[in-house]
Amino acid sequence: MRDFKHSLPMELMRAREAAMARFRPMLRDHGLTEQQWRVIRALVDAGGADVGELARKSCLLAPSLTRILQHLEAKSLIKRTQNSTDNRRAIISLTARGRRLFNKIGPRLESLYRVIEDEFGTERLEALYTLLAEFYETLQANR
Amino acid sequence: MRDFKHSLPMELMRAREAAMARFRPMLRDHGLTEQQWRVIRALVDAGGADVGELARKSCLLAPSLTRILQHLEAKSLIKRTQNSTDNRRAIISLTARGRRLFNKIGPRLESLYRVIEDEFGTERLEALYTLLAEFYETLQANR
DNA sequence: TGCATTTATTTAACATGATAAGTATTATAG
DNA sequence: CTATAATACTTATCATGTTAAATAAATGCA
Repeated sequence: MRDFKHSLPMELMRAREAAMARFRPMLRDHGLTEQQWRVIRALVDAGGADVGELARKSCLLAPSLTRILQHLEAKSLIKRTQNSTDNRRAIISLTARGRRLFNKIGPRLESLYRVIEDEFGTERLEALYTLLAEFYETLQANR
Repeated sequence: MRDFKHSLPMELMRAREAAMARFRPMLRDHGLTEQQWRVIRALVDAGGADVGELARKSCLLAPSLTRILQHLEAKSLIKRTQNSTDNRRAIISLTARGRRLFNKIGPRLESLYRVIEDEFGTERLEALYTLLAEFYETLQANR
């Protein structure tokens, strides 16, 4: 068996955790989890979406997203609109308060990201993005 | 702000999840979670280790590992030995049953891994490993 | 139209992730 | 030696991950 250290899922996880360790404290200071932030960011990107679309965009499983939306709603960061022709899907969107929070945190996370980019190098970072995307596509294609 | 899709932690997560989706069903068929398997594998690699060493090797936080060890002990897959000069650290090791389970599952996961290797290509996979390791080291160094 | 099927989301149950606090043991300064 | 600090784990708490089952609304077809 190949060396234990040579485990792809573990390496991906370690790299991810090393990056998140830079971001998580700031999110926490603003009372957000990493996943809650992903949802907020997806909502800014989409400007309103049903739960399924949001799950895909934020890479969250539906049951997790259900709970997260309950938390975000309790904090008045999102709202639900029952406006569609399909009564199963409510449209989720940010409240004004949600947008303000995004505008406050977003730039700070961006600058943390740029620090990483400086440390690791833009080219290598791009190479990593490319490999990751190709890896994902390969595994999805043969699913 | 850069495109939402261009989020490194998300890309790392998606790649990891695509890989894990290949492995998880088999682990589940044998009643193991992904994390429990990581602990078993780390124990085979180390042949006995205290909780701290195990946490590092399996990339698990101490509180998670505590619970996982309770589960594995309940399934009689691991045992604790209170043999050290330091009574705070018990030495964890696999039981005969734990080793048998590893010998049964290990090869099957290996072949699933080789499928991925064939699909994505050995060279690209190596390139990915290298970038991930370098990324991790860079972020740790400037921590 | 009426009903079985599919689709979208939520609930439930158990396991882990993340942080803080607690406990027991060892190391250490004075 | 002894009080204190540091170390190694464990507990506690809340949030999310994972799977299966439940619920409800929309679709497809006889």
